Amino acid sequence: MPDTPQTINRDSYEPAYAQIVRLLRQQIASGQFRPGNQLPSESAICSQYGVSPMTVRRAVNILLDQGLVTTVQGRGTFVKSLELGSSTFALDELQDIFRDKEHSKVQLLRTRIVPASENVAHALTIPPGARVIYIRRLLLKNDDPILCHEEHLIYDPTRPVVEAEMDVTSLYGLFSGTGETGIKRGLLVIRSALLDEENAALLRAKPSTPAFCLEHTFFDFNNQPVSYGYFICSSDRLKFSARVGIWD
Amino acid sequence: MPDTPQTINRDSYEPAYAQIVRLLRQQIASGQFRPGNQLPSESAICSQYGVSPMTVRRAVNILLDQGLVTTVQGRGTFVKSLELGSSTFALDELQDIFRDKEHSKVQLLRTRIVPASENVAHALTIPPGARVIYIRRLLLKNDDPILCHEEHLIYDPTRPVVEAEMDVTSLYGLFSGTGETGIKRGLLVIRSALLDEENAALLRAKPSTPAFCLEHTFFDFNNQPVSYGYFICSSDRLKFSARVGIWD
DNA sequence: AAGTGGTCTAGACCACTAT
DNA sequence: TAGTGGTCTAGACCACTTT
Repeated sequence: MPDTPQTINRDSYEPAYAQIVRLLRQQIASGQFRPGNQLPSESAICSQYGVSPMTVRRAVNILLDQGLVTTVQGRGTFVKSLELGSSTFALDELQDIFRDKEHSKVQLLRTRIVPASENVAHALTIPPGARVIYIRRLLLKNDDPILCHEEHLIYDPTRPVVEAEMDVTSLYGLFSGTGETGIKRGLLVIRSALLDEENAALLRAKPSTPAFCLEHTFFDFNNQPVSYGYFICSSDRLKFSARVGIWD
Repeated sequence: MPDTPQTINRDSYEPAYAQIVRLLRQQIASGQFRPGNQLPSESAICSQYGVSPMTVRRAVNILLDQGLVTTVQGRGTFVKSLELGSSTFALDELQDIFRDKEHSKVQLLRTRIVPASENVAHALTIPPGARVIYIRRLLLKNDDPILCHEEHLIYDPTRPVVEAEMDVTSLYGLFSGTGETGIKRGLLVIRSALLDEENAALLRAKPSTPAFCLEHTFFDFNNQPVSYGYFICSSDRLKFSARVGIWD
């Protein structure tokens, strides 16, 4: 097919820079610009579409962020080839569950004050045996158990985050970013594991089923760890996927 | 401590927009702006730092991309609270292994033409029993087996990608984005699994050890699947982690 | 009406690379 | 020297929200 010269629609709700991103993406996706190829220079794109340099710059910066191109000062902009190592996995599925409050439910199984185990104490940087709040939750979707959650919280009645965390709904807040959690940052680690007897029973699965263990540590604005725990779910209930390269 | 009024260093190698990003980040990280708080208006930031609107705009856009703030037209810019659901997991560890060519080695265990199984045929959208190229690799780090790889390639001698893929080194290219793979996009799925006898032996681990199975499908620029397979590694050899929120 | 974010211009100047 | 990307200006105009 011939090159259909494409232009910017100034009346569109889609801003000029976004239109340029889209057009360049399409040309890369279609193979018109192949990996390694040099894109037209920014000034060329300016005159081609009749926009100012800043607008083109912005578009190129977006392609750069998206990992589709690399830029070399003094040389030009080049199409990158697919890079497996830079792929990222999102918690889409988990997020969907938490977002869909209609069909999901958090069940509080247990909440107690307990002495911290070695592991927990280390994660929370407190002395072993110090008291922590232990919470056990079960997340259900359509009354079907999906996810176990086990959490250990710093025990400090003066800290408001504790009350907020105890609230069953705070889990939703953590996932959706709503709610005032007072948490500055978190570390998540995915491990592969086997369901133990207890979790298997809760999730109505066979023991020793392959499972994901999503360990988490959360820190407050004083950089103190305030929560350590893990989500556990059977492997066939959840998978992590990533798309890499150009998906139109 | 008192507010130390911070200014832009025009002589720095760090561009003005990046300095503004850094300064705003610091103020958010320190709790000076808390989640939910409104940031100073862009025009206020302009006059505070003595820069033009476009420069501030760019800085705010970066904070937006980083998920630290939200903007509402007509209202202002606000600090977001931590959102667990938007965390992404990177293959850093895997990438490190592939990047460090000095200490890592790809061993070709087997390469044959075989009829496609049901699964493979489905993934490659070819008829079951059609011939595919089957490749089995082992990735070693310091002569220590880390990763098994099993791959099925469309058998088409006219397609150059096949030759490239057969090359042992092409795996490095895929991860690092170097090399001309002719691949447009890929889909990756992480599953939790148990090591079977064969893989356990290769990885010198006990059978039924928890493991990650990283399934992949790659598509060429005609949107045809050309490769389907999986990486397998024992869980204690590799973990996926994500940082969410503000890590200084 | 006043204040906010969002887009865009038409240049300028700089740093770097190639020839 | 000519061409490339990278930063930045000093405004303009628009869309939106609040008062």
